[in-house]
Amino acid sequence: MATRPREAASHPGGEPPEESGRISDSTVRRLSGYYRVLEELTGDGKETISSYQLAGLGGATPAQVRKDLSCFGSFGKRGTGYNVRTLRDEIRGILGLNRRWRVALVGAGNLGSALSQYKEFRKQGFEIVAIFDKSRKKIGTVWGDLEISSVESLEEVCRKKGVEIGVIAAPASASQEIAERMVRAGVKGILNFAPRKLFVPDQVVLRNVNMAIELESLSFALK
Amino acid sequence: MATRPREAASHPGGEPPEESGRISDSTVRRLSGYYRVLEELTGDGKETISSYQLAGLGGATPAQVRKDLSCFGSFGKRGTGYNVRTLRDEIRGILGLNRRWRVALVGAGNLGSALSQYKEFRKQGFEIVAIFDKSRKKIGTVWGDLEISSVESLEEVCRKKGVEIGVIAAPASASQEIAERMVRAGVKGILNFAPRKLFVPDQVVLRNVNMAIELESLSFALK
DNA sequence: TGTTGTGAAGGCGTTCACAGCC
DNA sequence: GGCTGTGAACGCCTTCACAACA
Repeated sequence: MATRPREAASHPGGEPPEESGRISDSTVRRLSGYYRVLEELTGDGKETISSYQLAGLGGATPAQVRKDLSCFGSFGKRGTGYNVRTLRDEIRGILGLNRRWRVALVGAGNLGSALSQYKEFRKQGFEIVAIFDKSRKKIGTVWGDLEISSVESLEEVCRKKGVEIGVIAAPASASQEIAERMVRAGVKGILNFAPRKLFVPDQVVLRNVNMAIELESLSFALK
Repeated sequence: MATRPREAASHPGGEPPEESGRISDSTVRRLSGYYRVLEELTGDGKETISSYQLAGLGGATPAQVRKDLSCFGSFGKRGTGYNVRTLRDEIRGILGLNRRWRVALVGAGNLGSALSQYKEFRKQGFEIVAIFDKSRKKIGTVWGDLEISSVESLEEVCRKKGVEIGVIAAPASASQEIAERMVRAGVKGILNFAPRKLFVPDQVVLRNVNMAIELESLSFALK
């Protein structure tokens, strides 16, 4: 009963040809893949790309590429394809990557350490502005230019710093309580690395990165 | 330790009603979730559970729970529900978690370090038996009880140690080449943490853990 | 000619609803 | 009465196929 399908966020004055119907999760995830391909191609100086080429590089089909993009507008030229740089910028806008997101990281263990040093993170506009942990030994120590705070102060600090996204890199046993603290702190989205199903109010967006599931599905397929 | 070669555990008497049609990926992923819930409940000493309760804890619907399980047999008792311990063991078998998997980790950076220290990994039967890196500075150093090898020796070492699963925790730019080395080394499954689409032969199973996609889909939903 | 954008068809997974059993 | 197991209905996503257009 908890995490049921979400309400569509109605678009009042929205962008010109944007967001007609509801966008499927698969479409968004593929856009993310196209975006990465296009970023690389702009670096290589490529000018235009067809749906066939983009599909080949992104592991999709040409029809799917065109369908995905058509949800948001008409970015291509018939007979030619898409302009690499323009399309990249369009998708960046669609994904909401042309702005900064203030992120709080909870859990200063091995995974938290890896995340806090992950350069790509900040490059895409996700800026870690607070780190929390439960352990007395870690609270007060400095990672990069941030001092690790007590998880007890999560609500206060997140509100003060205007945190919008929370990342949970703590043990599963603590994850639900952390999520609830984040919700109370006004966080709008949560990225959960703990291998446990979390329950949050409908207006809070939740995404999971669950290595255990992937490993187990790998194991299943190999059996 | 079970140093059993790549012999498929042939089912002599075989389970009665197993694996009829093809199992969807979503089903396997949900099974993985049920499994984690059941593991915890056995710890709590719970005896039986209904599809309604399991659905509530696992973020699914009762009908889905029953459908998922029915792909593999009839594990419940009408009027009562499922025996927690029995169901857990059944799912463990289905997912292939009642055996050891020999794993090679490539990339001894922050993420690789976090993975190599992740206890849950080994607990589910995934044993890291080799670690590789490209950097001269890291090759030869010791992590836990494993010495980091040169990625140049990947094929040789993986074959010698009978590695079945490869984990890629290296930069995206190196990921495709590493995947190809793994394929040449006879690895049967690959878990890829690099944010790039990999291309491998059909007989090699590939799963991805892509934090970038999750973050970007989060960003999209919040926009 | 080459490629996009899109309605229509098809395939697949989820949900429903109820028969079958405890 | 309660709950499972499952065929059938439903709805969504993918694929097809072609008109529109540079």
